[in-house]
Amino acid sequence: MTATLADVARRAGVSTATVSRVLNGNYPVAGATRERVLDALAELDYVVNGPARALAASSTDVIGVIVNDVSDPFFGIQAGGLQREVAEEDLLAVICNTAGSPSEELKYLSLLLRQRVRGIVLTGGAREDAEHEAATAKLIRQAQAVGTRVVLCGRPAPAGVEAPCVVFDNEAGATALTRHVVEMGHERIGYVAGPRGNTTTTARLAGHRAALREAGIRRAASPIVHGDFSRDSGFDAAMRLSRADGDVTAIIAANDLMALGVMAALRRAGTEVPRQCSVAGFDDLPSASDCAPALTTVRLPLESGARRAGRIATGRDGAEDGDAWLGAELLVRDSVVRPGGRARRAR
Amino acid sequence: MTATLADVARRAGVSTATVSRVLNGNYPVAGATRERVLDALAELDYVVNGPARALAASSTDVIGVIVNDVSDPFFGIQAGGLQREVAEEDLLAVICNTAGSPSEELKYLSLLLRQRVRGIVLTGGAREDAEHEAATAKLIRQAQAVGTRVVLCGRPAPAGVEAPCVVFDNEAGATALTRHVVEMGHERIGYVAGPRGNTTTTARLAGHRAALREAGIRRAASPIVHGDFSRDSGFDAAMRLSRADGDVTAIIAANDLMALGVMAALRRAGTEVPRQCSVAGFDDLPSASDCAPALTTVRLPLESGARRAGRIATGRDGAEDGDAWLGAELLVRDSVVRPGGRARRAR
DNA sequence: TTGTAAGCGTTATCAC
DNA sequence: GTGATAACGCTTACAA
Repeated sequence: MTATLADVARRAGVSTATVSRVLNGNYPVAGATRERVLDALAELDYVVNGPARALAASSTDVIGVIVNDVSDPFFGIQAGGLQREVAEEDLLAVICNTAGSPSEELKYLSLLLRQRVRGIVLTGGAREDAEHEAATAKLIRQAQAVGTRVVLCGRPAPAGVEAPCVVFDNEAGATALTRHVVEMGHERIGYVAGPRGNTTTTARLAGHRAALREAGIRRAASPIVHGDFSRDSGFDAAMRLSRADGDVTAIIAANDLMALGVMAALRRAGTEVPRQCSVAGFDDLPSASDCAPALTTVRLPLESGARRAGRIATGRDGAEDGDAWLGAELLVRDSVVRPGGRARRAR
Repeated sequence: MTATLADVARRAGVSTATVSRVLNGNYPVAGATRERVLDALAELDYVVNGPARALAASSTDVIGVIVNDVSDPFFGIQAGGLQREVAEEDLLAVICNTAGSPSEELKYLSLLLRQRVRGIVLTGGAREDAEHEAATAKLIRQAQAVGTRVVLCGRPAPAGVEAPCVVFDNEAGATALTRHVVEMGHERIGYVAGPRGNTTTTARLAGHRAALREAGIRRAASPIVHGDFSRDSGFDAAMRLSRADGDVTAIIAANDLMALGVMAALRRAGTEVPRQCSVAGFDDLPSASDCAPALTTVRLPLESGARRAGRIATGRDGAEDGDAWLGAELLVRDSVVRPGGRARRAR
């Protein structure tokens, strides 16, 4: 077994209180005793017992992060940024994959709650469902009651909870993107939306529709199909879209992963991108610049947003200033050109 | 504050021991009392105090995972698989990014050690440095001494440590890949290796060299430069390679990320891939199939390997059967063609 | 089947 | 400055 505080105290000829003091440096200790304790600590290879400390001090060194799936870069980037941020305070990050399942989300929320983590960051869009929202709200309030800081990153706070939010401007980003496609001269534009009943899906779709409306594009000329934000669902969606009435000259996907799937499907079908069909995405994941043609998309400050959320969760940043809005930036690359046109530039 | 076991016990008119029993279901409890306890539990919204339980039972519900960087898909995929695996036992996964820094690795090792996590999985190549190896070994042994299961995934165990390893056959994979490039007729082949002093770099490089040797290719015709496994370092490496003596007709990168960087650099330089220069990668990340031309690479079973490691770390799988070797599979796609040749097939 | 009580290894409040 | 010592909330012999 490992040495305990008592072992160290005995060896150094002091009380456990003193050892605790030199360990935490929160109370004055005489230089000489301090040295002796330090020596004993080293000789015994003492390692603090985290759970014991957590119990006594009623606070842990852990932050919980709830994501859909870390292996999806959209979440991986956020998880990475958050981990790096909290690491600066020597805190640990536990990452939970919900696979988008509301019940998993609740399960992890309570698992984190039981661990008495210092803070919890919920990322990604939330399920738009009153019952689930209420259940989430209850757990969040319970967490807050035991002193856990809860932060929402990329989703609104459920009704009835007061919690800081880091919000990405999905709607404005989507409007800017669709507006760009329209300005390039497209009038028949397919849209691959995210899964139904998801706040992110809703926001991006709303932005898209706003741009269509302002351009006076008829609904019939702008078919919408739903995917689930995965690459494969984008592939399938593109197939459905091309079977739909009236060929579109551009397809906008609600995220880059689906856009990649769309491009693969078009390629497979022998449709040349962007000459015969333009494609656009959303998020600006690293692969968006490595695919060919490079993807026109919308950049979201995922890493810095997550870091911000992390700082709030650790208490480093105050949450009093209300929600943090982070802008989205249109990134014009090579995958969107004028209908029947050529690539914007050679690469 | 939250309700404690004592609160529940009082409410149900039983002792804390009984409540603990129904909670853990490890001792018989009469149906009637059981019901009363369950009711009390629900009425008070009781939530177990993880740290207290961990202290008393001296075991936590957490598994630690050490990676270079979760936002790198190579690690993100492993982290995701591992998290999903341990979730099946209702365990939490704490993810630590070391950014490849040995000192961070040691720091996290002891942070996890202090948390008394159930298991620790170390992923990715290890630093080949005697001093660091010894320090790691010491911490691992210390962890094992407190009952923490340590598993290595994608790296050998440090000298003097007895620990289960999940190993990817990097060397054989690299040999197969270079052999393929050679068989396509290339004789001047550039290689972008990983960072020096890393076990993965060494293994892949060894495999590459073995294939060159068996083909009788001179060292002068096969320049080697080092990157750090990041996309940008691949970009830089390609620039250095093209400035090197004697133009190569193919560039093999030690991982897909660097291969993507190489392709971007070649594109930028106006070199057409694969017609003027073939490119190959390693890992088979999702983006390898979405870039154009699709990348010829080597597939590593990252997800299943990580799950396997997770199962060993949780004690679900025994570790007695020695190291688990996972094969690497050559994936021939479109980025490698005969020198001066055309794409293997249209996509 | 249930209760009592002794830990588990810290932290923190008092005294001294 | 330093030492006792009482929490912290749970598990688990040991009794009953």
